[in-house]
Amino acid sequence: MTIRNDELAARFEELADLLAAQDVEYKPVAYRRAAENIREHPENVATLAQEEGTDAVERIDRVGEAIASKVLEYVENGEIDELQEKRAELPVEMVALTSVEGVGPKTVGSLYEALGVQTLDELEAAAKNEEIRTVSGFGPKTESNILENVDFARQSQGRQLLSDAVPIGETVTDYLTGTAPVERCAVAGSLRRWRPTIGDVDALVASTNPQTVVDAFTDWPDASRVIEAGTGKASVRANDVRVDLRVVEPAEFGAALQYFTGSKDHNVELRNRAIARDLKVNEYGVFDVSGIDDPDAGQRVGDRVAGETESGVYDALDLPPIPAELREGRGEIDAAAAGALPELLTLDAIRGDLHLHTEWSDGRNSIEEMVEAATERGYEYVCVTDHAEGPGMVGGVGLSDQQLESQLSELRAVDDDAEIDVFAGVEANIDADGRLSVDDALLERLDCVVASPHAALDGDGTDRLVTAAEHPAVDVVGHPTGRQLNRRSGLDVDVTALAEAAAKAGTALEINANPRRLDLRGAAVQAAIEQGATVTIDTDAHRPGSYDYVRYGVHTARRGWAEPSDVLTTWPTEDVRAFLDG
DNA sequence: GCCGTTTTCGGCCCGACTGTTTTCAGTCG
Repeated sequence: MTIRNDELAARFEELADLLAAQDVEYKPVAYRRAAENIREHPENVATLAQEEGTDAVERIDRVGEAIASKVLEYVENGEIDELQEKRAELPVEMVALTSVEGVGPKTVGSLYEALGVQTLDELEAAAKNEEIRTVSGFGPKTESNILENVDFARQSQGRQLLSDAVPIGETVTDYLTGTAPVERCAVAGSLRRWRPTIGDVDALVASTNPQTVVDAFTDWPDASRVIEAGTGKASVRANDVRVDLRVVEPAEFGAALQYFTGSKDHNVELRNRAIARDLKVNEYGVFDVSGIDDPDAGQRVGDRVAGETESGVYDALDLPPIPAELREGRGEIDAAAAGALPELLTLDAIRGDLHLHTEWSDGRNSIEEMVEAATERGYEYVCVTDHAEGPGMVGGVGLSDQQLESQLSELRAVDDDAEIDVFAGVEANIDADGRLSVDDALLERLDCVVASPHAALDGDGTDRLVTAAEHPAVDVVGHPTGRQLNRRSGLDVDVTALAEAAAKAGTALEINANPRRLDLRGAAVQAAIEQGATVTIDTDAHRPGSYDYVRYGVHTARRGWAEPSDVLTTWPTEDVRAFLDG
């Protein structure tokens, strides 16, 4: 059983919090940064440690000797000594407690010292019994806030899906634009970067009358509770999502948009680049601080050289504008400086869809209806890929070889009448050993075979996916990890190895655009493209409306630095046909 | 604990809001 990167990252984050609770300086942030990079690393870090040793682990940014050896320790012993010691010193449910709004590691430390609070239930009880207010540094207000937020922490497990947050972002920006004195309004944060899951929605407004905007925001009918409200900043809860508003001067909008879009790693790198140039970047602008004795004396020290537009901020640092999806601290600033940013694909480049379902399996509509809807969207082709029977299919879903034969005949007939090209395909199931449950001779007669894992979705899946990718009849590996966001983490996959095999075999790796999946994710797409693999953006639509998911796939591809030529579904139909035949 | 446009030691991004401790710490982004 492989140890997932998530799991390793969680251990180091816990250690970071335990150290922070004990007032240790700098180490907590070092552990958190390392944890973040371990989580995002495209290969399995535990396997890396086991097979190539700590040197290989140290090549991960922000991971040094000490953390690399702790990785190995965890892989070998299942525990980290230092973490065990810290847990013994501060035996609390750190993750659960710090998930309460307003409660951080220091608060956890103080409440444990004073009241012995270890769990969420004990925290709630201490608040109810008015014990928290007796602790130095805490008062009745803090106590009632904790009480109010404990419930929310229990309910809101994890983050919101991108597709849930996008409409909230659109609604709040429309509302503010329509009701308040707003000059410019945009969403920022992870939503603007199109991360698969969203912690909160960030709205940014340019206005000369911030108080009115804040008032309008706290009066927003969708807001169920006001978390905080100041003169230029406020937070509310809407549809169980935290929505943050920031109001800035119009002249500072670009700097603020850059700043609040993040990511944190990207911004830290950008600021360091600024310091090297005697500049200072903050949410108010870019300032020339050469010859200034104390650049930290205030927010707007020095001569402002940029701030009204976001591109101006980058320009002041000798950089071209960097698309928001790339701002994850994965080398985009170096690439920008070298003039080597990718020419990212856009939604209008998509010409078709190679993965969709009809009522033949678990879709809602007929073949004709799905083809008609694709035609209306302006697609040049679609490929119908209903489920084959096999491992992972339940409740009678999935076609036998005989049924696939019948569907093939019908698909040929529909193709003859349709305005667009209709490819005949199947979504076959990859079993635990990498085999498919459909007859090889039948697979060869289909235009496109999508092979996807639907069962045994834990542990390392690299070998079985490589086997499937190398199958001569397979054209696409569908939703390779099988993850479902906020539900299951799916297979552990060495994407580099899979992509290498896929590139050699002429098999495409799917970006499944269903917002519950977004599989492959951006970092994996980037790794796949580096190996020369072709990716394909498919919606896995089960009804016509789901074709709209394609935009989530496009933004995921952009997060993976994909150019149009990397993405099969942007190619002309003849080239797609040649790829599928090859 | 990590790292290098201050380069193997001495620093580590920056600011708003809240509550409480009357000058600031903690949290969050």
